Amino acid sequence: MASSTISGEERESEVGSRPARLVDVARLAKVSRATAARALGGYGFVGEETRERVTAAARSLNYRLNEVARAMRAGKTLAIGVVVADISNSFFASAARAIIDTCAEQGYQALILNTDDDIAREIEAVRVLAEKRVDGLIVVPSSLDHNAHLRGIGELSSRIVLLDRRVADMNVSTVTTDDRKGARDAIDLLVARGHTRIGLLVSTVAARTYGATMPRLAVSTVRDRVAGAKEALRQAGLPLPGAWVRYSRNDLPIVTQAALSILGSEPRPTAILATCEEMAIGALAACRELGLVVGKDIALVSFDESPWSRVLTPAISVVQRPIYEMGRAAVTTLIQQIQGGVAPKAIELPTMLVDRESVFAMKR
Amino acid sequence: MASSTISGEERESEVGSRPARLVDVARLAKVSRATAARALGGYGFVGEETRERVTAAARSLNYRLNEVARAMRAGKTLAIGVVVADISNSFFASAARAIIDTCAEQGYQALILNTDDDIAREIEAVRVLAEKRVDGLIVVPSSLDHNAHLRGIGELSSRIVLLDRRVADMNVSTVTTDDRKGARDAIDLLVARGHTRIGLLVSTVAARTYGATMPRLAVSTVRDRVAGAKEALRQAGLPLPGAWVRYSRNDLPIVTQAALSILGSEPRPTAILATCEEMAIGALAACRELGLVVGKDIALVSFDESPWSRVLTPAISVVQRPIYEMGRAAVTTLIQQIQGGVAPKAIELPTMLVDRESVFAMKR
DNA sequence: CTGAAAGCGCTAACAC
DNA sequence: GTGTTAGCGCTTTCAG
Repeated sequence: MASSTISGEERESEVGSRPARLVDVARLAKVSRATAARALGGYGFVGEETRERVTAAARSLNYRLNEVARAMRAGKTLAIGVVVADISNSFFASAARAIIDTCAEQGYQALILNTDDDIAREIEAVRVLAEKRVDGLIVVPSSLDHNAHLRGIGELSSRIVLLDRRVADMNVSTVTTDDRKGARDAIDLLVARGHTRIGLLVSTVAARTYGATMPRLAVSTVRDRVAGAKEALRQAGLPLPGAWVRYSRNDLPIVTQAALSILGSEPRPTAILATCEEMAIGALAACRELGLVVGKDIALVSFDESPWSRVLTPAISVVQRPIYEMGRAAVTTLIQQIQGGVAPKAIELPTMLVDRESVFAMKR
Repeated sequence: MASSTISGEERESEVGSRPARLVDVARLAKVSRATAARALGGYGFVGEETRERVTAAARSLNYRLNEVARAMRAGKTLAIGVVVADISNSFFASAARAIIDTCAEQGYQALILNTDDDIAREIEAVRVLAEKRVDGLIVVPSSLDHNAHLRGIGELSSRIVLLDRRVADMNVSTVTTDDRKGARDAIDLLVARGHTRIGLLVSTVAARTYGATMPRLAVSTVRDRVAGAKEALRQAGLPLPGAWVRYSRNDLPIVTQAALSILGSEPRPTAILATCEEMAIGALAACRELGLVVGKDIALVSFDESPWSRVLTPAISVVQRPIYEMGRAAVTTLIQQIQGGVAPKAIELPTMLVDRESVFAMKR
């Protein structure tokens, strides 16, 4: 046998046998489990020479700490649960990126589940994560009111951070953005460019298809954006007829129909505020279909930046949100709460309007 | 009341606020832990009436199974580790969506880590997941050759599925797409439309910036796509000068530079094949900068569909890949391997060319 | 059908 | 400094 260059210690490790446990390391190093644990864990007092012997033994056995046993013993899993609508949606994907990385930095793990904004799946997800004994929860709640499942989970109920959306009547940490101001800024820009007929294309999962009135179960983010937009329109003395507002499910064909319905009204708006990337895409699709040129016939502002927004012709004006920071803040807040037992707090991050070519100036 | 003859381990249970354990349920139902476990777990033989008593007790105590203890005892965590480059990238986000959902359906959980295609982070991720004692691993390997970390993890080494990329000299399951054919199809389409000067914008994390030659560490997917493209060009009798090929890091400013460098060559290609969404965006950015109109001055085909591709003007032709199916296949294959101990297998899914407006016909 | 008891692998008192 | 030991909460033989 031409033994490999990887030294003989690989053979001694775990070929065929089960993975080495702490007791195996202890035996090989001729110390007790406690001493081995101390040496490896880097706590307590261990003689220098002993520590080296243990470390060597661990390496030679290819020893790996069993995190399950550690979690069981310690009563902490160093894992947090993340409950989002849909990880393939770019907002949640970016937030997840931040959450996963921040967790990893802090020695935590993220367990992610999707709900598609279905409250039943959300309840189930929370149940599963509670059984997994996660140390905390980051939740994007699908409902403003239906939050009993966030309360009845004992200790965990005080280790929750809500992301992007708030819920009613619950003392819980939240990380959101100033969506009201974001919407106001967007409208203000359109108004400043001379637009007087401005439509709203609003994403809401509470909607089955699309419609002209806000679903009763709309989440806080939607409410805030609509409120901000209406506020700005009112201040500008501009009307907002029902025909120019559509609340749509987050589904391209449906969004496109919703946008077509706005653009088919008489008189037609000259500008549209889309409350998320998918709404913007739907608006684009509708414009294509009607032969309307964005940036010339129709002005468009969208919430949330996408790599595509910048390179389209015309480039799309957007209300940027600090998504990565939101995810990061959610994790750090949560970990503070887990470790320090601090009180829940509400974090609201600013939005930023980026003006590009899709908002043209109306001739007066 | 709940006190009983149950051995001397009758400590001050202080059933105040701590979560109920199995023993609490057992006591309340006046049965042993074993019986309670059988009743709740739905296995073994339990009297009908006993079962009801246990279920009632569990509900009344708001009992939740402790998955950590179960995992420890069973030697299975029902968790799988997922190691991807970047969950915020739309390909990985979609794959993750499929993975998470399929896992959930099967009673598994996904632990996701990002590597940014950094081999050191990949090694660390695998280590952490091995310590967490995941039952299996789905990995998007960042390197073709460097895979020792996938071997030295005992039992886990035989419970790995590689996603989207293969590695050298390792008998491991893979789920990939027929990228070679995808690239061939794309080139064939361009050739059929009369394009004779076709450039390649190739994404590869092995590249620090961008360059004209393939980095030695390029992953299998990149190699396949380039090979397919070259094959098709050769068959068509078309040249591929170095000036028309750029291997670029997956980073918009750099991709843009790479695309500019292709488009700045003399003679300039009339068509570009972009090997992923980010490359397509970079190509678009470069065209914008040069005042070149896609679909008129420059034809573009990209790998991977995006919701934006369809609504751009012009709509972008793409090589679609069944991303959701890839993720799903990875999980089902992995779980088969975990549960059945079946041999590794290679799954290759087909790509599909979708012809849209970005590929115009050259006048001859 | 049900109960008693032996651990899974680790850590943290507490002893020496 | 180092060793002994008692569990964390659960499942699962093996008896009865």
